Amino acid sequence: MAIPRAARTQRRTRIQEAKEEQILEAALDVFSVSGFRGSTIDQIAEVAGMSKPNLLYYFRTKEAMHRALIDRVLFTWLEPLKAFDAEGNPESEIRSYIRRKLEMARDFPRESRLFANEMLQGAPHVEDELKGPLKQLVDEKAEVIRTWTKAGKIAKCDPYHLIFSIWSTTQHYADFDVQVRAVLGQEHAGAGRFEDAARFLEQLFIDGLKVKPVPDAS
Amino acid sequence: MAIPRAARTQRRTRIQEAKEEQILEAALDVFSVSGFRGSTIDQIAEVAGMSKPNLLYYFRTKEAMHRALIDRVLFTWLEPLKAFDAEGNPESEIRSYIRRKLEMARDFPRESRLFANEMLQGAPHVEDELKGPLKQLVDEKAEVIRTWTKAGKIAKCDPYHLIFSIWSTTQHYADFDVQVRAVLGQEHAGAGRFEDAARFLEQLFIDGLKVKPVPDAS
DNA sequence: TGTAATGTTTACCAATCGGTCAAATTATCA
DNA sequence: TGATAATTTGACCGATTGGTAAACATTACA
Repeated sequence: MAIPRAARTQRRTRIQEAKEEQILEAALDVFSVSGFRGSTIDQIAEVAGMSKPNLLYYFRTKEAMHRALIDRVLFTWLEPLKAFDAEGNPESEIRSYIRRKLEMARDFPRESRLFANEMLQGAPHVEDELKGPLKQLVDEKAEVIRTWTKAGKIAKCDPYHLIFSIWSTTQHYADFDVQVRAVLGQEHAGAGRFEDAARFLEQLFIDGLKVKPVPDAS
Repeated sequence: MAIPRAARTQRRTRIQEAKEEQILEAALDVFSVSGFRGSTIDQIAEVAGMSKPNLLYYFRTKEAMHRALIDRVLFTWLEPLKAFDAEGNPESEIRSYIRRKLEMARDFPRESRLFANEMLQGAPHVEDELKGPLKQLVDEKAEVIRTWTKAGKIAKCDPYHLIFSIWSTTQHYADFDVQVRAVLGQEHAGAGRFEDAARFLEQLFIDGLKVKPVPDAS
């Protein structure tokens, strides 16, 4: 008799790992486009090339699939921000953060859309992670930025809104990809649009955060 | 006998107008959170306080509701960009554009989310509008910005990505509201967050677009 | 007032939804 | 090999989906 997945022993066989991978890959395809409510197990099953009951053998509910997917993606998604180094040069730190986030928007657009969908729906499945680990990480990095401003290395600014603006501008190229392509038109919507975006955003954030000459310095 | 809505004469009674308004208001509530696929007519009917067949008397299908909603919202949504004036002062034009977009994110977050949902799903219902009227409007305003850069009024930059970045940063406060609130925490997530955002974004874009001193001017 | 058009609702439909079950198939290994 | 456990599937369930039909209620107006 088949053992329900949740009660299984901790050790997972290769085939289990492969199948779960296969399912989550398909689930990412579907959830990232239609959101949780708009996605169906049948859709995921078809993309995964498996029967619906077979999916439900590995993940007992649709929510379990979504949850597993979010958990896995959340970790890697926050990696770039963790790399933010207090000891580094602010300018190059910000520059490389923008670069990395843009690369992720280019290489992992589905992951970006998965989160965007979740946020739009009010984050019913990840609100705890937002208020917990995410807030903690951002608080920490905001403090780093604040030391930079206090040391006069970058212009005085709200560190939280700085982070928000980097998030939004970079993820925009994943989440609003259709719009970006449509507006740029066929001639400029090629692969080069990420390079163009990188150039613009680096200029914007680097120059926008340069310390301004004080009217009266003495 | 009831006449199907599509075949009705052009003149709409007050009650028709009121009911359609009431339905679209409810539809905005639902579609903006769950997207097209994730929303149900029953949900909209409940929010609107009407029976499902009654909704379908005014809009024959779920798609008709969505389409009517998009059409109505799209117009007002693009208003701020239209106000972009070539004759005006670039700095104040950009500043007030950011202000207006932020006000819209604050006052009409559902409209913002409705579009965001549509974009995430690949804009299956509005792709024509994107490639047509939207692209045309952005092209026009990009040309305005280009004249500013050529006149040396603002730093040289890609006008399209400038517009994208203003869109993304401002709409972020509507679309990712949950995340913003969670990260800011209870103490800073009050109504003041829009003022903080405005201050930061104005600084970022104004300073980031200031003409830089050329190393060798002569 | 009467009557025809407009508006609303109850009951219902076929299709699809998330999920279960038991039988069938395949892998594991003594 | 055989037997046991793991995996896969077709058939199916009740609930929900988008949408319809027709009876009923209300309004507009001559």
